[in-house]
This record gives sequence, structure tokens and C-alpha cells, in this order.
Amino acid sequence: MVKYSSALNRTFAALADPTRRRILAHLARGDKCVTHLAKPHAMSLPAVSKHLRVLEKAGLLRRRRYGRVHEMRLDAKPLRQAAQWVEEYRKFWQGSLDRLAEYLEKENRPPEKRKTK
Amino acid sequence: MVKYSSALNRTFAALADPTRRRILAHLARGDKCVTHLAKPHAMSLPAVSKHLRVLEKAGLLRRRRYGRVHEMRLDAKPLRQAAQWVEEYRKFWQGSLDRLAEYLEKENRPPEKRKTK
DNA sequence: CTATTAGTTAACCAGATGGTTAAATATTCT
DNA sequence: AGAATATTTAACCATCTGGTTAACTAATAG
Repeated sequence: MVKYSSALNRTFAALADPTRRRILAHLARGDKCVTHLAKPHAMSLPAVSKHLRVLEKAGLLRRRRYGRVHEMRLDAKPLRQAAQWVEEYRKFWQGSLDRLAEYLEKENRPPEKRKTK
Repeated sequence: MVKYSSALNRTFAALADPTRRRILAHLARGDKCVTHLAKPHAMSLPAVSKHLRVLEKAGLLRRRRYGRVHEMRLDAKPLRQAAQWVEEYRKFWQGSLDRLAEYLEKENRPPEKRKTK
């Protein structure tokens, strides 16, 4: 039912870094080449290059070379599986406030037989 | 608009590990204590304990002690923000097959002026 | 009291991650 | 050809990660 594929590993891991999420946001807005994508990030070009490779390996971007310029393109397909995974827990966050209250309520009520000393 | 909160970092990072996703699945099915959650995972109890702490710090589970037993409870609220983040890219994966085709199509068409040698 | 059970903490280790600078590669400009 | 531009690769480094085993704490059972 739920698959623990390494694709999901790579997708979530790629998304766990704020720089990479920013890069995805810029890609979504149409930015393309490495230098351009790197500019707003206070870090060296090789650092950005590494982030791009992580995103690429996660399948979140496609790269195409035109001469020395690498044109990047967002490919959000891997996010679909991630979204599906997360969605399975929707019912849990929907009811979570209620269940948290219930949870806190049984402060002094043990889950099963308990010696209470 | 899009926030790069460390909460999102922690959520995605927590989700990037298959053992932790399995643990969340077990929690969703009602399992509670550490020993019980650890059993199906071919690893030591301290290892599972660490995973639980990661999930806890990400806010994905709540812990309550009853004597020596730690009762865990899934809290999926952090997944909500994650889902929202991912959802922003829905339009990109919805149209991605079309746009990929278009992308591959311009195989020989440069993105802008290009010397073509 | 002693043994067992539940779980964490400590110390350690190998490998991954996220960054750096310097050098290399490839392409375009003049 | 030579200079500038776009980007990667290499080498290095500190920190994080995911696992181990051993020792510890706390609580229940006999």
C-alpha cells in the first residue's frame, strides 16, 4: 500500500533544504540558467551547482545544455508522489486538534492497568 | 508568500527517511509504545529511539509517559504546511507531460540568439 | 530485595551533506 | 589566438545522520 521507495527519499530530502526550495520557486517563476539561479543565494556557484545536481537526481529538474549555458526546467512530477504520501495523513491533521484535546484530557487516566503506585 | 521556515526543513527531513515514514504509518494504525514500534524494524532500540526523537522535534508525534512506557501519538499537523508547499507546484506536475514534450521538441531550437557554430 | 522490562544516554563510527576555494573545461566574444 | 563567460570538478573541511554497543535510569513483577 504505502511504498517506501527511494524516489520518495530523494524527493523529501531534496525538499528539506531551504536553498533548494528557493531554487524550485525561482524555476517555477521561469528562471533558467545556473548563474541566474545562483545570484539571489549568498553562496558560491559550486554550492548552487551541487544543489542543482541534488534536485536533478531527485527528478525535480531537467537540464539541457545550450553551449556553455545550462538551461534548467522544473519538473514537478516527483512532487506528485510526495503529495499522495502526505495526503494519506490528511485525516490525522484534520482531527488533530480534537484528538490532542482528548489526549491531554486523559492526563491522569492510564492507557491500561497501571499500578499508580 | 512562500516561507522557508525551519519547521518545513524539519518536516521534510523527517519524512526523507523510510524508517521514519514506516514509523508514522504504524502510529497511524494505532501502535503506541517504543518497543512495539521498534519490533518490525531490523535495527536496535536506540536507533528507533533516535528516529522517534527526530519525529518528535519535527512535531510529528507527541509523547506521553505512563510509568516506564512512552505512549506515542501521531500529530500530523506539520504535514499540513508541507502539503500546502507541495500543492503550490501542482500546476507544474499537471502540465508536466505536455511541457516536457514541448521541451524535448525544441531540441534544435536554441533558447535565444545562438551562434550554432 | 532482586530480576525483568522500557526506554534513554553516552561514546563511537562511517558516510552523507553543505559549504568553501582553486583549478579545469567548454564555449563565446573580440 | 587570446580573453571572458558559464559551469563543473576536485580537494578539503565541519557538521549532521543513522547506525552500533555498553551502560544507565526508572518502573513493574515476583
